[in-house]
Amino acid sequence: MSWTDERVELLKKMWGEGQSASQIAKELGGVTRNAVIGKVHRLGLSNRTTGAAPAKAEPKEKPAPAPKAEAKPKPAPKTEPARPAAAAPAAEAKPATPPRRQIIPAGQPLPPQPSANEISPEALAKVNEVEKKAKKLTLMELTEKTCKWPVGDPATDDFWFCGLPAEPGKPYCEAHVGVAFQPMSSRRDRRR
DNA sequence: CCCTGATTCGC
DNA sequence: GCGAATCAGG
Repeated sequence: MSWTDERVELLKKMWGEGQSASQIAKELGGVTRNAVIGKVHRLGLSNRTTGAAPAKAEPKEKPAPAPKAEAKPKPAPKTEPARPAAAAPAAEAKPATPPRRQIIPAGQPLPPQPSANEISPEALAKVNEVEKKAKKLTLMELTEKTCKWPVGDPATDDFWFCGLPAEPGKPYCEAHVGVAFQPMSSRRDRRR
């Protein structure tokens, strides 16, 4: 594969969006993340403020203009699985966050709310515990190895993803897998 | 161990 | 110019 105009453009775009080199490489196909990084450097666009790689680069002033328009185009990962409803009541301990933003949920989000009904009380309790030590990641911080269980109201500041180590092959951590995948037998005796 | 970006250097 | 190997931080 070679760096055609289109490919370079996509590279620039994604890099600009903060995508990681590996993600870009994966998207482009036929190249490794090293190739992407190499290209990025050759193109002159390099430093970003990404999670892991301050390296030994000297400290540089970066006004970082970044004119952000108030748009909310959810660039959700393609691998986004079906979203479970924000589960448990989430016993809020609230360490120190008094200035809470009172954003009125526009209309009525939270569509699929199949009701966190007949789930093992134990599983729920477990989830509540887990959510206290959750890593509270943002959408962009999720990977295929982090629990993607959403907590809270997406229309509020109080929204995050679990982020704990996900079970291999599953989108959630152990605790959340527990409430996400209910055996038929469990919801069986629903007396209709 | 997983991930990240940075750099080097033979091609 | 390219990118694998390597390095280095999280």
